[in-house]
Amino acid sequence: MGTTERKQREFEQRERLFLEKAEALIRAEGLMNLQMTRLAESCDYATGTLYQHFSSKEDLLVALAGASSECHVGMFQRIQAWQASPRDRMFAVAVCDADYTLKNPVHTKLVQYVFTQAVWENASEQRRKAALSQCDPIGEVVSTIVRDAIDRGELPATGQREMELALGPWCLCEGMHSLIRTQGLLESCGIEKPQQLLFRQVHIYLNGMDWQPLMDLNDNKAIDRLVERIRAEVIES
Amino acid sequence: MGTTERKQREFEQRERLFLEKAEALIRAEGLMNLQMTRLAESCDYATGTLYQHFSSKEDLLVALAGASSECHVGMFQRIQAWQASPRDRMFAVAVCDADYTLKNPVHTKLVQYVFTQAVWENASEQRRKAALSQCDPIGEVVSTIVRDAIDRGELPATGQREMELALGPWCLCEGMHSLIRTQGLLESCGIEKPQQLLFRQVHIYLNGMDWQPLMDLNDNKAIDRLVERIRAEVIES
DNA sequence: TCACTTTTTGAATCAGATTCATAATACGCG
DNA sequence: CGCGTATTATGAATCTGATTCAAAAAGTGA
Repeated sequence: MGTTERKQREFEQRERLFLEKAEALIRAEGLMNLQMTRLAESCDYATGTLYQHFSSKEDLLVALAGASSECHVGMFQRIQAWQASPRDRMFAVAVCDADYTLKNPVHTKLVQYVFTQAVWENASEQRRKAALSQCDPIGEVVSTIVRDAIDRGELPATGQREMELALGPWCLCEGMHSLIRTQGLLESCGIEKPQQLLFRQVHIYLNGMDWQPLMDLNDNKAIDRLVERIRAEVIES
Repeated sequence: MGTTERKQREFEQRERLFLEKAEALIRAEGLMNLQMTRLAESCDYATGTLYQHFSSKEDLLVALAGASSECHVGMFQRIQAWQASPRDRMFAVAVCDADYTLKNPVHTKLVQYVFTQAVWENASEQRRKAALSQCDPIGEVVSTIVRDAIDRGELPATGQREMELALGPWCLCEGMHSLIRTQGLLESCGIEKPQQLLFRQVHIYLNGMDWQPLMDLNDNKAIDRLVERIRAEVIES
């Protein structure tokens, strides 16, 4: 029946409106100042209508985090198309991720907050699944890189799955971002330029995996050059 | 004047009471169900009294996170006393951290929540500084290990500071824990036994740093044995 | 047009953090 | 002691903001 489909479409469109407006409000007034009533009002709907879409505020935030990962995902997919060795592409994942984090502080902060057990648990099962599956393409990209490397004989096949092999750099990125976000922590440890350190760490790790061609860690410029190249060829293209 | 000191002591004792009771309440009813009024009541004090200690609920949580890191810190200090090579001791840091995380889910969840920008920003400056400095001893332990390794010629001196060199394993641990906490994430990536993977990753990283003696990554049993040894000699001693 | 279903509405409810006027207590002094 | 002053504790009242739900509106089909 056509009517039902139209309704469905309108419902989805309204949901998108809510999410867009929510992001705008967060951007303008901060994550903690988002109010359900005000969000509904500023979309010219009643509070109750908002609750027909999202079972709770947490549910809305999870949906928002999922939706705004889309551009994040897009960046990873550009790595797939990039003409470079698997090792360089794997490194590019870290560079893109760091770049994205730097350029999208609002999204980053939101994701951190949403993945807090406290928030995560208060969202609907459905919403959580959706948010996770929105990240699947990233896993795809990474798995492909690892497979390529093994196929070319540049990475020893240890019998582990692709994602297991890619997990190390992922943990490094995630861990570093998590430390960076903790205001005052790295400063109090006397650590500057954490991002540069992260890039170095990824190379240390890839070397440790014996992922060819190895990077000469004494040649600091080499890493910088590679980062620049990735910025030029993948990020700003 | 003696009176002032006694008052001071009593004040501190009451603060400890609040924190202990808060932890008990969280343990019993969950982090999100902690209520300031109920906490005050269950300590036989008025709500206002509680607010003489903590400027906000967030402030209380940060204080709690800081206080409960004490046993965490204790574990690290036992590593310092452990008779083993710097490399093994560095690895022990990861093992102890993972073990602690596993055994203290309440504390782990609390720390994650507290370090959320949203919470962190709402605590008083003072409280945040205190919480950070309660972790300083951990940095001390780790720095010492790195220094020992360099002094013995087992780790190439690259001119970086100790903490910068130790940051990699730290990021790995932090990142992995953060991924583990995200319910359903690793499952949806088909990753099992993340802890075992983490230990492997730390060795990969230390090998990548060229930290002697290198670990043979094909010998899976070797890592397991070392983990067992650390559990026996450091954790359960 | 009417009876019935679905959706929207937003004021009312509810939860819980925070405040603050008042009461209680402690302190210093004659 | 007793009294005036200063400090601290109290908890009911306030305030913020999420969530609900009875009533109104809109949609649907005959």
